[in-house]
Amino acid sequence: MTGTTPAVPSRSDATRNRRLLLDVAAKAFAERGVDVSIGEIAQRAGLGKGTVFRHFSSKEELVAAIMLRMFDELVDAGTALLTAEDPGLALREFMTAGVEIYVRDQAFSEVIGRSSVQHPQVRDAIDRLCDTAEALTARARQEGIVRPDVTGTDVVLLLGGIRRTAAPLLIVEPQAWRRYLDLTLDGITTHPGRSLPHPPPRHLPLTTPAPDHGC
Amino acid sequence: MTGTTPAVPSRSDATRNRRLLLDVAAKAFAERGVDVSIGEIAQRAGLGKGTVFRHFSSKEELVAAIMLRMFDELVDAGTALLTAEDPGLALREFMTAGVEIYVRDQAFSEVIGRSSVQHPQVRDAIDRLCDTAEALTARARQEGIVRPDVTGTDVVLLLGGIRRTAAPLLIVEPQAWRRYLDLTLDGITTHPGRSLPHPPPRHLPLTTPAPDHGC
DNA sequence: GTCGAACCGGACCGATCGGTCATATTAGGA
DNA sequence: TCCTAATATGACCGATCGGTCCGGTTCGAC
Repeated sequence: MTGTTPAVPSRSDATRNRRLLLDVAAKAFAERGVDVSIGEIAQRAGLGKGTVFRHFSSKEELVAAIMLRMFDELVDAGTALLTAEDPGLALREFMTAGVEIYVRDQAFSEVIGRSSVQHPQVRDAIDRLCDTAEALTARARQEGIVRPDVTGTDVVLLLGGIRRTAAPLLIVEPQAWRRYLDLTLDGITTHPGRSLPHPPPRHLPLTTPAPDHGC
Repeated sequence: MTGTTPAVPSRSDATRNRRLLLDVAAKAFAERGVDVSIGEIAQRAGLGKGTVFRHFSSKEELVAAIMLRMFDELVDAGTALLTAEDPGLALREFMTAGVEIYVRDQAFSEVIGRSSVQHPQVRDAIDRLCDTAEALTARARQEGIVRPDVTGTDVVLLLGGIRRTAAPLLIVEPQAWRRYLDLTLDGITTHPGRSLPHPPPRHLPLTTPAPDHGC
């Protein structure tokens, strides 16, 4: 299996350029999504296109490197919230942090919204994120705060849905997502006597190489 | 202002090919989204690429022609439901029909999810859809079934969110959207003493030619 | 200072896209 | 049947993309 990145560059200019590329690419992807071309990223970094492919064997590898940082950031935030006193508030803060990342970074939203994710490390990161969300949700479930049939995978999926719901408003109303986050939170809180029609998802099926239903 | 389509073709083969193109393109866009190339559509119709551009002055025009049919379909369904006895059930059926269209047709989901929509007729259709949704929502609001600060534009936006939430599951669980539709319906039902943080959207701001936050 | 390996840059490649145009074909009234 | 205007065609164009490659440059150990 090839496709790996030169682990750690040895020369000083190489390490400098690698960090520069990661920063510039992260900003570009956040602003305009994964469709930003490698050429533009190289240009914005003041480097040549070849240099980008020296540090990252493909565009997917560059995207993955950046996304992994953000996944870890969110997983860490969720893990920290596991020790909070109020499980309901902890879940709310986790979801707030999640939607904030989705709103801030368009590429992140696109990657996690894809029905098939090729890069194995990204798949693992998504699984870890679902596990963290499940741990937080389980606590809130035991307290009777959220419905008994809502899972952590539900929560992760809902983050993307909230972002998408607010998307057409974001240019004019950058905070509109808070409205739909609250609405969603009210939806997943306990509704006595009501159960959801479809069985809850356990894991995200990300291995399918089939046509992409994402958006 | 140019860009209009030859109103109605006069020759028999022209009208036949126009209908054929609309059918083939509708199917292709539904399956794989608006990124399907004109070349492939022409091929699947057994026609030349030039023929497509004879009937539709640009790809956007072809997409709009197909989307308008679907918008009207949904608006008609909503209008019919305005005379239903149970306003709550009517709203549920409207949203069910809406999400079903979003799930069935990937291109429809992409077009309405864009933050900026160029084609004026499509913009009008989206506005009409919001108006219909508002009429249905108003009835349910007056009955006290849905929260007082939920608007028709909210409802339209939520349709896209539900679809996006379920998107990664749809290949494996084609009916998973029903779960999140119910969850959303529970969210917009009356929650005594709770109000939403951000002011409700009145119209969809579709005129911004700025970068696209869609997805 | 010297030298080799690591690194950089940008011309270049093949594929794909939306869209155009000159030419060939055909429908259908006279 | 014939003639012409409407229609169909696909080679072609320019732009853009991810990715390659090789000649020139630079770092840094000695």
